[in-house]
Amino acid sequence: MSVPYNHKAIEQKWRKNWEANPVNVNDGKKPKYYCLDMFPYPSGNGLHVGHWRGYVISDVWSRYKMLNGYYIVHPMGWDAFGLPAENYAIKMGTHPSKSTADNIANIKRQINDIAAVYDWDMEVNTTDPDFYKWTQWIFVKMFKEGLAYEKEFPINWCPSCKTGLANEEVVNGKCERCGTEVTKKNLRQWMLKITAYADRLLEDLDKLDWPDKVKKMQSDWIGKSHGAEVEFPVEGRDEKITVYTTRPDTLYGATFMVLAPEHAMAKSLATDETREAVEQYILDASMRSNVDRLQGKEKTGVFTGTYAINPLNGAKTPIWLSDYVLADYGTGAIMCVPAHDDRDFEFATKFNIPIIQVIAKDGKEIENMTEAYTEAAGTMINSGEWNGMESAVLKKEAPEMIEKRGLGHKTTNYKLRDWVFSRQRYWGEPIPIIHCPHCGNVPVPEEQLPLRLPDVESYEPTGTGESPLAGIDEWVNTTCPICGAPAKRETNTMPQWAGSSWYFLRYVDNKNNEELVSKEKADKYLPVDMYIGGVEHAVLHLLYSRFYTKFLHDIGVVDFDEPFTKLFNQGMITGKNGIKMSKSKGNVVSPDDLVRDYGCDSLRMYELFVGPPELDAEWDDRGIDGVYRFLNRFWKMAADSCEANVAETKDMVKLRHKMVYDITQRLETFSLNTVISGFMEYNNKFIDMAKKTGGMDKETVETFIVLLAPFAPHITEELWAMYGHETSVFEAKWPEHDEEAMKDDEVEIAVQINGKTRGVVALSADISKEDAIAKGKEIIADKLTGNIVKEIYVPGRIINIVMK
RNA sequence: GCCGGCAUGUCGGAAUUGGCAGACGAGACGGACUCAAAAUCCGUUGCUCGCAAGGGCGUGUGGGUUCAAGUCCCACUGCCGGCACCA
Repeated sequence: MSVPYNHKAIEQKWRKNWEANPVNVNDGKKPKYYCLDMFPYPSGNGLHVGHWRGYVISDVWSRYKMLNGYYIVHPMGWDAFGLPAENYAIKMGTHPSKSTADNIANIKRQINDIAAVYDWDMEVNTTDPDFYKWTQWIFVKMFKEGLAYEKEFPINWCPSCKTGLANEEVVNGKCERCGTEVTKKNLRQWMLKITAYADRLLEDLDKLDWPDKVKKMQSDWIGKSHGAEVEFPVEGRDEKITVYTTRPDTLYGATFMVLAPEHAMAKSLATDETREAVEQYILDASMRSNVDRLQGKEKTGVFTGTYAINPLNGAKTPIWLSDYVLADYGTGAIMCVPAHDDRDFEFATKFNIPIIQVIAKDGKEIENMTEAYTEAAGTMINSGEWNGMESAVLKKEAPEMIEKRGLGHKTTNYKLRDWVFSRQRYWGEPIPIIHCPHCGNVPVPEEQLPLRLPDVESYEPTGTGESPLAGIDEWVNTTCPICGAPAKRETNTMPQWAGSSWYFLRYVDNKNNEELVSKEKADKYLPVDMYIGGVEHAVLHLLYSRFYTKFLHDIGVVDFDEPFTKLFNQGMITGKNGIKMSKSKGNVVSPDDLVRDYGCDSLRMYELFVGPPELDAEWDDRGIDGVYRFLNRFWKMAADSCEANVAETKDMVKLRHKMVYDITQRLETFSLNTVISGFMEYNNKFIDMAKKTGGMDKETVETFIVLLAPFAPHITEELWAMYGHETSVFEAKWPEHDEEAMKDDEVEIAVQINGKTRGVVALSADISKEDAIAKGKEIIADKLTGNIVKEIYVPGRIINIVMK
């Protein structure tokens, strides 16, 4: 009788063993495979079973690649700057550097419970001066290339976090971090010109093996549109207003024009009669928050008293101001075609502006229009020389026609805005810029980096729009690196995304003091082959990282221009009823107790068994018993078979090859939950077979052990040793299947009448159609009572007799 | 409002991409072992009619294509996610 499975003893033993003899060895000959996790920020709450899932997925994948002969680059680090870490420190009344270090220690202990093959020699921490030296270096390079610039304008401001935010950090008008309603605040900001990369960020999506969903979110976020800028002369003045439109085909239907209240000409368009109302409207608009401004409220507006001339037909179109037009998109001014745009229709109806239909719907003009006809499908009407054309064709051709006539030009626009890059907070990388009264903005010389974050007592946000750093005179006051005159340091810090935009490059050369990453190591180990993490960063971290990588490519730091070749988004683990795990909800499941009671191997497998890895899953503790029972049964089967030492039979060999084929295929398609159910199913078959034979043969059990190793590394190492191996199971090779060996002599085939199964017949694989049908009919002879119309035989699949 | 995704037993989910729906697991029920319980092992478990043999129904709803539909097409309903006055 074999010894029962003792997870505690086995896991302790192998943990020690691996520490002494690492299994992932870089011998310089093996090809590399870079499998990366999105690094965590060291939260005070530690890890819950949801975090585990992502790390288990990446570790299983890494170990699978290892067994396929790769050296795995599989690092881990800490995204420790930024709001979450700082807010936690404020709450706990500690200094962020202290609480961050404590949290890292705790999470590192928890991560080690996963028994992943992380290479801790590669560890990075974004708050380490040796790391953020390079975060600052990248900023200086961007500044020198004209991609980092200063600008004062009304930015998104979170009153609770007391800092400015990037567009990407505003979700439904609320702060991505704390959910507070975002307001506008006029602030001097550092900006990164991500828009300069808009086209490449859009086009290169094609190169990526990423989930379609994420690619689509990025392409929607970049929001490229094609259209034309058209110039409308202002009546009675020597001025023109340029509008942007994607529907130049509807130009004859433009019955009014609207400018954003922030438009440069807004005030000057007012006449003596309208001046008061116009100025009041502009003032009111500046006071309204984002949320107010969009939340589906009724449109407001004011007539300036001035008219523009439609350049095509000379029609007088009244110029209005309204806050439904955005100042920072296109030209901040639009031509309005109420017949063919919902918003313009609503506005025109409210203010009694004429509506002219220029595209026929179903071949005719609509009587009593109640809503806009927004399709670009139909024949042009009321459109002068364009009458009779198809609107879909005209839509494409109009920009060039307008350009030829000198009325404007063809152009494209993007929804993507430049990245608001400064934060009025303490816990971030200081922006390495010195403001000199004579030389302007001067970057800190590269050899003086890192510019260290000063250690201070009081680091709480001021809320005034000034960073807490501004209060430290001895830090702020410095001299200009160029002219030596007294100068002041920039006091804003970088956003939390700064370090995470490039950290994956640093792991492979984390101790290099001379370069961000050496050319040699970058060529050898980068880019990332597989990136695993949640979908919540689709337009944040993942877009920023692509931008950074393209920039670093352009200045010659790396040769590739996309950081992550393949991306996998794991689903979230939630509590009961799909409620997100959180301390306040009290539904957080900690992995610590489960590891103690069931072992690491069981929890690893259960994390995958809960459901398809890409979907969210509700956690249910009870289910872990299932995988625990499986491991016990597997242990017993393997240990008993080891003792029994029986010779292989044809059935065993067949089962072995089928198993290799099945498991490998499911792994390759990332169907990790069905890999686990496959293990269970094959284990049941092994146990049934062993009942008759006294055990399974050595090679077949060993094959099972290797297949299971990436999932349950401890138990498989122990059994591998039990089977007499002196080296790690991870030095084994991933088994291959033999097509011939797994073929069945006979296949069970369903016999149907009119698509309904009436019997099952065992047929040899190479039987002829006639014989197959004849045999099938024998089985169901008593039911063949009508006229046979058709007989269908799909080899290996089905026999269907069609009867009348 | 627009754009995606999903819908299968009591529950989590599977289905070789058009070929025996419900694998695997959880739960439940019955049995063996035990003084007893736990653990373990064996069995049953979509609904329904039937004593049984056997039959009917069944993948959100309604229609269609096909010898054959969870899978493809059309319409609809519900849930989830993204974007949200981007002209």
